[in-house]
Amino acid sequence: MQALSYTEENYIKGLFQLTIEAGDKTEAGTNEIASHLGIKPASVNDMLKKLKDKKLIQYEKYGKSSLTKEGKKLAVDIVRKHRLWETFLFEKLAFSWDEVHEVAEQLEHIQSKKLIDKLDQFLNYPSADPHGDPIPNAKGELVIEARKSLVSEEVGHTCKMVGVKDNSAAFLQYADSLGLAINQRIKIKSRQAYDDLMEIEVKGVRNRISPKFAEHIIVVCNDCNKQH
Amino acid sequence: MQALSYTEENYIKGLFQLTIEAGDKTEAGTNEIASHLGIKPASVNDMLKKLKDKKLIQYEKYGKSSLTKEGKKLAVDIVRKHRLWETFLFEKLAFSWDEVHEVAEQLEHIQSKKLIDKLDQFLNYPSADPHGDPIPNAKGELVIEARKSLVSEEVGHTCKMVGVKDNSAAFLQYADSLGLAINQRIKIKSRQAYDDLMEIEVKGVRNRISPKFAEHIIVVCNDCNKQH
DNA sequence: TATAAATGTTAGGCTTACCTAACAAATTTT
DNA sequence: AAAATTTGTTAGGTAAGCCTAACATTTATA
Repeated sequence: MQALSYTEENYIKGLFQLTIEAGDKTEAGTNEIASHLGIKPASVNDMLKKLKDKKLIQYEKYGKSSLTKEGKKLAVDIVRKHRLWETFLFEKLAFSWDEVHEVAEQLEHIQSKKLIDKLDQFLNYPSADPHGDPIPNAKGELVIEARKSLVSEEVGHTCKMVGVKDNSAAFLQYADSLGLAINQRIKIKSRQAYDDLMEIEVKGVRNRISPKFAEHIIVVCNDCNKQH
Repeated sequence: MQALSYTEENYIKGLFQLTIEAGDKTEAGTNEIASHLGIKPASVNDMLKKLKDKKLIQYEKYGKSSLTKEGKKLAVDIVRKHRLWETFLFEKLAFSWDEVHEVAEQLEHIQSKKLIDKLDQFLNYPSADPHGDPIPNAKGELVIEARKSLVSEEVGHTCKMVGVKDNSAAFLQYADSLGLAINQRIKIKSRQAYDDLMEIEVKGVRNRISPKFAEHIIVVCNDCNKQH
């Protein structure tokens, strides 16, 4: 299996994002892919045929497209590279949370298995990138994100908010004032044994929250599934 | 000044290597550039016209080519990136001396000033890459390499061998047995105050040498000119 | 179900960066 | 200085990836 071009990699990654990663569907239309990548549908059409010939996607004329097993493997590998680089930029080079993506878009295309494996080791096999998105391991496995309440999260772990259990305005406004939102990354800094207050860090800002409040925040945590 | 394409960068870098860096001439011919880059002369010709239009090189029909001030600036910047990445791979990711080049060839094209400046900082502003070649600073200045005898080198510094003062077979065989050769990188590990014996590291192997021997090894040292 | 709207495809063009083959100029060699 | 060799250029072609404009198909709506 010969290496993909920079462009082919972007198509494969885009299709992955629109299907498997979005979670809600398994295939994507030509126009949808086009607008996702910022390319005209006619150009996408050409590429879909090419990727079909390479057996990386399933595609029939006037139909929707989905990744084959092979295509998915390649896509996961690109996502792995992207997220490892984001983690490197954030943790080692002190890039801010919102600056990492753009540079990682370029770095994800560097071809060197050894580089990525060494980088993974250097970063101590991280389970999530700075946005809280999970990093596939070297075998291409994406650890399943188990939902749990923030209140049961361990000190030191970083989790990602995926929902709430309380929809009252009071609760939501409180959450908002702490910087909490869907997909927001939360780091548990400490837990006071006396009254169970948790100290959390959100976008670099620390706050202490009650177990009653934490109980109603639903999170997923990759640190909990860490392999290393 | 808009960014160059991956290919344009390689031409500019190649011309830099053939002229300024080789040191012995200021311009290069079309065929010479072609064989250096592994591209046919006809293709090189096309690109030379293009780079001339962009005012990055000086070129006249049937003449030789050289970098303009602008072109040189860009070339130095690419060399800087290449060598910083090599240093990163070698020092942080434990790549071996001979593996770094290939990967750095890809990494040198990543476009992000911030990335390079942060990387430079992360590596503590190194003055030379793992091959002992000097790394231009953020201003694009290449520190001049002053020749001196190995015996006068400071502990902790890394220098590069550029010549000898003794051409006897006995001396040369001794040098060879220590792994010393032209362009070989030498790190000074310690100096014994009692008898002035120096401990040096060459290709990971340590040896102690006499001042009499060290006196006859000529080196250049970038650490001696370090700005930071 | 007929029509309108949305979606997808084809044909033909463009640019970049490469190629080969033929030709032109400059440099060496005799 | 003429011939041979090396070096450099031009013309025309190819592949990847993009585009627009026109056309075909599918889906939604009246």
